[in-house]
Amino acid sequence: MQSKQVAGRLPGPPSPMADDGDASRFCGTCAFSSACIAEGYQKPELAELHCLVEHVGPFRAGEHIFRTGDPFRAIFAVRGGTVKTRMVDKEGREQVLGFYLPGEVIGLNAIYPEHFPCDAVALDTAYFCRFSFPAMSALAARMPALQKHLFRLLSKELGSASLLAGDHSADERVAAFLLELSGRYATRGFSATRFHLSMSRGDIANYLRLAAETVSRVLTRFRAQGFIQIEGRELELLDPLGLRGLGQGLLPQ
Amino acid sequence: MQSKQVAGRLPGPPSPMADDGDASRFCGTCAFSSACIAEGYQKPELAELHCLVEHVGPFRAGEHIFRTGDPFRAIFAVRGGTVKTRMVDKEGREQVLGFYLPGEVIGLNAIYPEHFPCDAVALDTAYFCRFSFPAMSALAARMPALQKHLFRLLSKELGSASLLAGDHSADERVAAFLLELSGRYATRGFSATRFHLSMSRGDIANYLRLAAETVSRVLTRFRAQGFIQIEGRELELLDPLGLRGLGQGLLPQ
DNA sequence: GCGCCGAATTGACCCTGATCAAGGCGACCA
DNA sequence: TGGTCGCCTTGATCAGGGTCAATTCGGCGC
Repeated sequence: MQSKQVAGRLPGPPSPMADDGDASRFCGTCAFSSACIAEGYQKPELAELHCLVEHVGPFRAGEHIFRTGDPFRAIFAVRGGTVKTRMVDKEGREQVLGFYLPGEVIGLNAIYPEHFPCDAVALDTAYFCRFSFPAMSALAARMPALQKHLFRLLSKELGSASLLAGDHSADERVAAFLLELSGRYATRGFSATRFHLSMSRGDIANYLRLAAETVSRVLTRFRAQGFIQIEGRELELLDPLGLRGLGQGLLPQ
Repeated sequence: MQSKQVAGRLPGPPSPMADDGDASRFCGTCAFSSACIAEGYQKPELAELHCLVEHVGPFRAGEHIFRTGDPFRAIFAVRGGTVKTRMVDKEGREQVLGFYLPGEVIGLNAIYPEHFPCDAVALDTAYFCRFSFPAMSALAARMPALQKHLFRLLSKELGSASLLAGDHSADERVAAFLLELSGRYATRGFSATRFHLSMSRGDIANYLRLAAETVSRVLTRFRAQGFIQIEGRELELLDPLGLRGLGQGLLPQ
């Protein structure tokens, strides 16, 4: 949790942490810097981006990063740890909207209502970069690449929202969920085949709109069928292609 | 379909059409001009916005506005008529992602992948304003209000995507669907209690992840219970509050 | 060590909504 | 006028997954 990590697989520690960054290099896995660097922006622009960022955390498991109704002032990039977003209806039932890994951004759905429409809760010890949104918008007007990056971020999340839209069997849902997590870890440079599930079975079930018992049963069956190895929350994908066969139609490409 | 219509209820014709606009006033219900005017932009800026817009249509029911895989170059504001977006998986099964009414915008989910990830199909005779997206991005960098408006549009759609996320009963889904349509018609100045369903029962069912038979049964029951009056695709909400009671937890606020 | 508590697993039963099937209604057309 | 085709409705049956309940597991504090 303390040392810098570059792309590549993680041999040991299950809790990935994004590069901590420094004044000039910024966070290596930061959701924004990469886009800017790629576009050839130089120190002055990056410095401006760096000005409006604020490192916050740690948040302990169960702590809120923001709550439903809080006025929207900033978006948060996950620097380390995992977050779930959720809505709680007036009957007190929870609905998990998503899970966010290091390098991913939360709070985008608050731009329009100008208040957070959901809670964000840390699932383990979590750290963030906090970006003032008004400042970021202003900077985006002067940095086309940043504006483009924001548009892309928003559009990307639109796409993933429709992922869960289909009506699919419990097997398909769980398989697609595991593969999607795998892909997102891989994108950030972590192992695609071995990772830790930071969320409980109940959270997974809630997110997939299944009962916790069903998730448990499906995972047990997947293990029996040789698709995965799972012990508690430690997961290994033994046969990603087999899983992909199950999740067909739910995943893109 | 030929005359201009202002806010207020529709006595007769079931197919609402947004204000046609002219060179200086732009489309009255246009998804963008209102934001700009409200922010005090003057003719020159509006003229620029007007330059990058192109009126397209009519599209007949069943015709495609864009198809999955088409390169992304523009977004479309519905000027008149109704559209559904849908994905078709490799087994040929259709998944309806959403319905779009006059004043609403389609294509935002294509920004990130740079290709349209879904089809857009006209449900009745439909007209659009086509906005070149590169041109619009460039203009947004010089017009903060336009940039903000785009951010808000994207964020708003994120919110509505999570609306369907919950697992709810068939009754809740159908009730929430009718109320949501009602609210969107009301926002655009049409009647909130009487409107025409441009989409088939099958499309509604697919969107709500139910069987067409279930939708039919629920609507029949809602009529028997006095919540609605429905004949074919002509709908009247007799007891919106009663429906809201059913849709509780699914709808915001 | 013991005991507690929440998470996870496993089993038994049941309900909602899907599926299959038949029939009605309206639009369109020759 | 009759015929065809799609869409919608209604009925009968069935199964996937929810619910309830009991048990086990693992972590933590004392």
